[in-house]
Amino acid sequence: MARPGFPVTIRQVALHAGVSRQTVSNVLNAPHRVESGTRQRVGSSIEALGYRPNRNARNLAARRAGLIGYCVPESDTPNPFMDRFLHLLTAEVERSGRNVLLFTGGAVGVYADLVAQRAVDAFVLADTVDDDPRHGWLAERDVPFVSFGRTWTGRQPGPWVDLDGAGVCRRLVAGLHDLGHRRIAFVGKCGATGQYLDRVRGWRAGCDALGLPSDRLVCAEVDTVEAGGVAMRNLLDSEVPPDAVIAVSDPIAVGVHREVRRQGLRPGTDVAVTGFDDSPLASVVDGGLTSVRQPVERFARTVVDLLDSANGDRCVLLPGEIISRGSAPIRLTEQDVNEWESR
Amino acid sequence: MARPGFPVTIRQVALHAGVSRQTVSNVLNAPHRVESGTRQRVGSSIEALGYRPNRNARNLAARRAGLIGYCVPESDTPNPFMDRFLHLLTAEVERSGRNVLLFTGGAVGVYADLVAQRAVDAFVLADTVDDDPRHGWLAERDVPFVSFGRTWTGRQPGPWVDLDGAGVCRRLVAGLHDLGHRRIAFVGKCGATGQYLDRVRGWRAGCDALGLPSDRLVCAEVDTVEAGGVAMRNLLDSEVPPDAVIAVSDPIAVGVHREVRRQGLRPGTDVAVTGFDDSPLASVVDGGLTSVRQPVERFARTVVDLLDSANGDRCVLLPGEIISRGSAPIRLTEQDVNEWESR
DNA sequence: CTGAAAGCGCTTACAG
DNA sequence: CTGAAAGCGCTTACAG
Repeated sequence: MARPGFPVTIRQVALHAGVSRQTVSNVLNAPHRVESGTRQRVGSSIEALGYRPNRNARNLAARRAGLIGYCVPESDTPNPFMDRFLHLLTAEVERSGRNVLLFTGGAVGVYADLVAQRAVDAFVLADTVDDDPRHGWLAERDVPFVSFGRTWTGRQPGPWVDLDGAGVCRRLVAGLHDLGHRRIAFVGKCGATGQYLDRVRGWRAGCDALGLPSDRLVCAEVDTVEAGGVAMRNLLDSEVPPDAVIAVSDPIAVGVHREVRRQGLRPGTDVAVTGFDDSPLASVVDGGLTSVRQPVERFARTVVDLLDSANGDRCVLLPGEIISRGSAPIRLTEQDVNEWESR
Repeated sequence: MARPGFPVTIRQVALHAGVSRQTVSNVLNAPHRVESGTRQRVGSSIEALGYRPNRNARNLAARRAGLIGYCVPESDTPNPFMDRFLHLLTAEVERSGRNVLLFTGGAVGVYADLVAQRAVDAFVLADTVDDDPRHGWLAERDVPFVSFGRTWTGRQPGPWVDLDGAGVCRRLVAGLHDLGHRRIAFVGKCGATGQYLDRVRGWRAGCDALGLPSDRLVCAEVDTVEAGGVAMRNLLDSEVPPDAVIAVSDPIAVGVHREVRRQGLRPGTDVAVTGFDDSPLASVVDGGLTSVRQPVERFARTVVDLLDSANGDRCVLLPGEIISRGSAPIRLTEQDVNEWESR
C-alpha cells in the first residue's frame, strides 16, 4: 500500500509489468483492446503495487469531474428523509465510481462557479421552489441535472422525480372510506411549493369519486403542531365535524391527534388521523400515527438513472407508501406502481 | 460566461491581459509577487472573461484534492443533528475554497481507496465506535483526519471533538436539584460507544456532589419509547420512586414522559423529565420536553480548525446546551464554556 | 517583477 | 494488439 507521500503512478505499473504507460491505461479504460495475456500481467502488477489512478490526473485528461454536485439545504425545518436520500444518492452514484460533492448556498452564482471550475459533471437539485431559477440557468448551458421535486409554476425545464402526492391522497381517502369514515378533512398550508395543491387535489378527487363531501373540510393555513390542534378544535366545533383528517405533515397530524384525545375522542376509531413523511414523530405517537412514507430508495435510483440517460426531459412520479398504524388502521391494497411520465 | 463546452482557460486570460500564463497564475496564487498595475489588468481580464481555474488541473499541479472526505452513515436511527452538522461542516470547509466529498461504506478499504486515488486531502470521521479501526489506519499513513465523536476504548490516535456528556449531565442534576427534585433517575442503554458511560458518570458525580441518592436509580438497558415507558413504570412501582428522570435520548424521554402522565402525575411538576439532542420530538411533546442540544455549529467549526491546525492530537470537549421546556423547567445559569483538552 | 521550462499523472487519438 | 506523441490546464521553482 502506498504512503500518501509516495503514491504509485501508472509509470511504475508499466515498468513493473514491462509495458508502456498507455497499455496500462488501456487495461483500465478499454480492456477489450488489450490481449488477455498482457491484461493479466498488467492486472497483477496493478494488484501487487496497489495502484489506483490519480483522480485529478484521470479526470483532467478525460475532461470530466467524476463528481455530482448537491447543495445541502439549510432549511430550519428539513425534510425528515433528506439524510436518507443523500445516503442513497451517494451509494447510487458510487456504483459508477463517482461521488457526491457537497456545497452550500443555493444561489445560481454558486452553481455557475462550480460549472466554471469544472468541479462537477452534473447537479442534483433538491428543495426546489416555485419559479426556481436554477433549472433554467442550467438547461440553457447544457449542464446536466435532475431535480428532486417538481417546481410548480411556469415552464420548468429538465427532468425531475417527485412523489405522487395526489395519488397517495386519493388512496388515503379510499382507505379511510373502507374503514367507514365519511367526512374526511384535509389540513395543511399552501406554501412556497405546489405540494399542498397537489395533495389537496388528490384528496378532493378521492372524495368526489366516493361521493364524500369536501366543502368546508379544508384548513389551508396550518403548518405547526399547535396550529394543527387549533384547526382540529375548530373543525370539531363545526356543525358537521369530520371523522377523519389527512394532514400534510406529521407535526400537523400530531397536533390534530392530540386535540382528538383532548376532546375525549379515540384516534383511529372516532376520528382517524394521517400524516406525511413517516418521520420519527409518527412512531412515537401513542398508538402510532399512520403516515405516508416517501419512496426514498426509488427517488435516489431514479434520479441517477435520469442523470445518466440521454433522454433529457423525462419526469417521474413515484407512489408513496402508506404506513398504517393505530391512528388510522387502513388496510393496504397492493401498491399500484404508477410511474407516470409527462411531456 | 463560458459555456460548458468552451471553458475559459488561463491561456486566454493571459492573451487578453497581454501577460504570460504564469503571471495570471501568480495573480491567483501569489498576488504579492505581481506588480499592482499588472495585477489590476489581469484582474479585469479574469473578470471580463469570467475565468475560474479548472479544479482538476489546479489540484493536479498543486498536489492536493481540495476535498474533505465524509462517509455518510447509514444507521437506521441516525443522530437527529447529523444533517445540520453536515451542512455546517460543508459551509465551514467552503471558507477556504474546498468542498466535502461524500462516500458510503465506512470500511477501512474504502478509505484506502480514496487515499490511493488522492481523491481527498483529509477525512472527517463520524459515527465512531469502540475500537474504531479507521483512526489507527489513517494515523499510521499520516492521512489528516478529525474524529467527530470520541472512541472510547484503547488508544485512539488523532484529534477529536465531542460533547461533554458528563458535564451537561452534572448540570442537569444541579438544575433539577434547584427545582426541588431529590431522587433523580438515569435511563439509557450501554451500547457500542462509551457515550452512555460518559453521561451516567456525570449524573452520578452530580448526585454525589449534592448528596442525592443514585443507588437503584439507573436503568441501563433502555433505548426505545416503549422501553422508556416500561422502565418508568418499574421505577414508579419501586419503594422509593424518582421525582426526576434524565434520559439519554429524546425517544426514551418521550416514553418516560408518557408513563408519567398515564400514572396521573404531572410532568415537570411531580416528575421532571429530560432528553438528549433536542430532536423534533422534544418540541412536539405536550408542554415541551427539556432536552440537551448538541453544539453543532461549534462542532463543525472546531473540526475544521483541528483539521487545518498543525497540532495533531488535540481533543476538544464542547458543552451541551440545555433547552428548558415544560417537562423540566430548569433555570439556566450562564453556560460555562468549558473547553477541555486532554493528553 | 515577469516569463520560459518542466512537470503534475493521466487519456485519447493515431501510427505502427 | 501495442507504444510514441500530444495534450488536459494548471503550478512551482527558477532564471532573467
